[in-house]
Amino acid sequence: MVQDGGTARQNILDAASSLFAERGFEGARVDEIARRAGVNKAMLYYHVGNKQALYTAVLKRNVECLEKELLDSLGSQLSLAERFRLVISTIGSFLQSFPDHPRIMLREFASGGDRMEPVVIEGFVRILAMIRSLLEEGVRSGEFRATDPLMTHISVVGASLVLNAVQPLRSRVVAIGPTFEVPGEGVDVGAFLSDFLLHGLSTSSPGEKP
Amino acid sequence: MVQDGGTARQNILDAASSLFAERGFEGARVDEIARRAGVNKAMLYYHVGNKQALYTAVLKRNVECLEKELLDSLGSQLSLAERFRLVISTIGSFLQSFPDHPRIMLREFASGGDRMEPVVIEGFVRILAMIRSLLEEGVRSGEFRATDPLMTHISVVGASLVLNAVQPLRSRVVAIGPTFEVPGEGVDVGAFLSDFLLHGLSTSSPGEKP
DNA sequence: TAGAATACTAACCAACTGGTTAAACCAACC
DNA sequence: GGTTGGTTTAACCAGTTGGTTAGTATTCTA
Repeated sequence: MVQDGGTARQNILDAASSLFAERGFEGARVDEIARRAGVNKAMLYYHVGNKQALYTAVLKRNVECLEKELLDSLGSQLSLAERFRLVISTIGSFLQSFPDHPRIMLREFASGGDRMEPVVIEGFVRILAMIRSLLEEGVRSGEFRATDPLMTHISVVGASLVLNAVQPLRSRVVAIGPTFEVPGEGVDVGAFLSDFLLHGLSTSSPGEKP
Repeated sequence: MVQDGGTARQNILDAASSLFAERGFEGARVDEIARRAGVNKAMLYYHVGNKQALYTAVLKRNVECLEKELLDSLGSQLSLAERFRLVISTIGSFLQSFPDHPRIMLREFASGGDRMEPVVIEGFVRILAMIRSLLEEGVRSGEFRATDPLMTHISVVGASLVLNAVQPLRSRVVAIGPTFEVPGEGVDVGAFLSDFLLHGLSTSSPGEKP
């Protein structure tokens, strides 16, 4: 029997996604994924396959979604800086609608991409290439400093992922050491980050906020 | 019988650290930690305690070490920018001598700090406070833009952690999509990052490399 | 050197894990 | 009404896991 809100397969992927984010690949229990999806465990193996296939399916879905949204953003006829902001905010809103994704990716980075199958890596490589060409365009036009594009990209991704993933940890930090006030719940990570990065990349005089 | 290179406890912590980094808390098997430490499993429980205590011990050791090194760096009588660079490079060299640490921390961020006990969090809060006061000093003196200190800190940490942790993944990415050449093995992450960040923070005209 | 404290080991265990299976359900089509 | 094909289930299984135990060796100390 198909559960509320989608096909059995979708429910399974949703449940798997949140559990992989919470506990990691090893920590997530197949039984619990099935239970949370409102599905018998055997159904899960019937519809998706084993644990690894489940993991790959979750990642593939996320990457394909991000890629689609980025292609839209990059197709626009805007100035470089505007497109850059748009890309950052696209990534930002993606990470907010897929809050499991940054957490899964952080773990993946930590383990050296052990569990990432080629299908998934290929998707990431395409996304990487998009942003790389954006950075290179900026360097050619003289708007951006000539930084190592891969390092820059990784920095941006790292900052985004951690900024997004770290949200739940903040309250615990604040609880222990009230050295830091909590910024308002709805802190605009994207706006912060694109300001932060543009100031870091720009060769034009800072001080003015574009 | 104490193993080569240190006390049994140290060997156990070393083995645990590398396995927690490789596989995460759930993925790391106590038997393998013991085997890699050259120690009987019961010895591990005798010397350190259960798996959670082992994990806490590893993190505590790392944090205490970083804190000590940062205190040295911040005690120096240098200009703000120089101290900032020194702090970044201190963190950089710490992350290189404790390559397990960024990987463990990324997982910890991903899981919302589930496994981090107060002793450990307190250490991080102290470190956070140090760097926060450095940023605030910069804002007061007019050298740094007034950014949200916690967000800035998290960005810096995120970028550092991911830059360091992602090293092994790079080769796989390059193998699949040769869009990116591998930067020379010994890329100076610290130098890259402090340039990147100072340009992002500075209100003085960029272009000149301080 | 007696004996107490510490350091160490092999073997064991109950609980759990990913994965399978054989049988049942159920709509649609003949 | 029967049968076919996709879907669903409870029960099961072999291998693994964190943790323990009962007993042995080594070192310290009085």
